[in-house]
Amino acid sequence: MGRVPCCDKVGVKKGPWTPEEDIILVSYVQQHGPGNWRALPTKTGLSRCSKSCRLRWTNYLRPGIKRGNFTDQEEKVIIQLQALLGNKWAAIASYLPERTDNDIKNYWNTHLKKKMKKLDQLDQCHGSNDLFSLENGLTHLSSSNSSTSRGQWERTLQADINMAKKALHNALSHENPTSPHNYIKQENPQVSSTTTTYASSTENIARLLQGWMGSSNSSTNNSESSKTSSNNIATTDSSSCDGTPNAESKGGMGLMEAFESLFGLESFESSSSDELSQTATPEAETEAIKIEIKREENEHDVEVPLSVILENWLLDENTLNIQPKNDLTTLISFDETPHLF
DNA sequence: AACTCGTACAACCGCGCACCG
DNA sequence: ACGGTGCGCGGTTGTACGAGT
Repeated sequence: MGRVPCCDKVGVKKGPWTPEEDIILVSYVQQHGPGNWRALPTKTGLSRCSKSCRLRWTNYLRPGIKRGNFTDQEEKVIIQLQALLGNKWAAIASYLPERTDNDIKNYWNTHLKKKMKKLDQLDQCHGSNDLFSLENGLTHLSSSNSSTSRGQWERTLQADINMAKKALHNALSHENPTSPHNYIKQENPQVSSTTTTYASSTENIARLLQGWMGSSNSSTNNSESSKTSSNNIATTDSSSCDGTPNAESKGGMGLMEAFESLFGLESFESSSSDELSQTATPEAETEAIKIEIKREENEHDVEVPLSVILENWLLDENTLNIQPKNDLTTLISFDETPHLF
């Protein structure tokens, strides 16, 4: 039973968008609003897949999109959220409303992944530091005794999360002279030339959009700096202490994987109470967890949105105090996409 | 100048989910 | 309950560009 293709493969144009196509797309959205992408190609005569149109709009033409270099703050938020949520780019993007999930994903894959790798190497080289203590906390967290009661387990988990948060906070602290992140901070800006490809320059469309955006103050001068400086990456000698390039493979579970596995649902399932692990399939377990979470929320009649927790955590670096129990249950329910702004 | 290689990023693809009739 | 449709998401690919040789 094959899936129906979103559009006819025959006659559908692929590749970079032209200014003309962008104008057509923008004027259509201007008239009809975003949505009904299926009908867009036929109504506008664009030889593009509806999906492609939606992607083009959401990632590049939509008003309020910020292009160009990621700030330190943005970078930090991405790192923290990635550690917490994993590759949930859409969820991460909801905390950076001016950035698209695609943008963040690309930035992670091309810049931050390498940085984290380097940090791992540095960690291997220099031994104990904040990252080490973080991983210690995570190890502790992951080895939570499955036989403990749910309440005990949650308290332990909450304490572990706070410990991990604290360690992560220290690890990411710019003030900390021993933090490997100081290597990241050593910026070596090198303005590369503006790309000549149309697709990477939003200036044309920004100009186009200005006519109808009205209040939008999206950056229209970003095309000058739209090429992110690849030299944001640490310029320190990347060779590992023992000469082997791949320290990550030696170090066992990486920091990110550790976080992912610990905060992801799978690990929640594996270390959750007996009551929860009685269900047969992983899907059923996940469902059971969700039901359990919902039940607890109803019991307490207090719903603390994930967005609030993360907002507090991310934006107020000094808050490392213990969160209410409900935070934990909400934290695990990733289904809820936060919208802060 | 020509070629190779690495990087950055735009775009595509396949899957899953929600909604609706 | 079920199938069709539309949309969103995450992973992957394609390609332009700059640096190095």
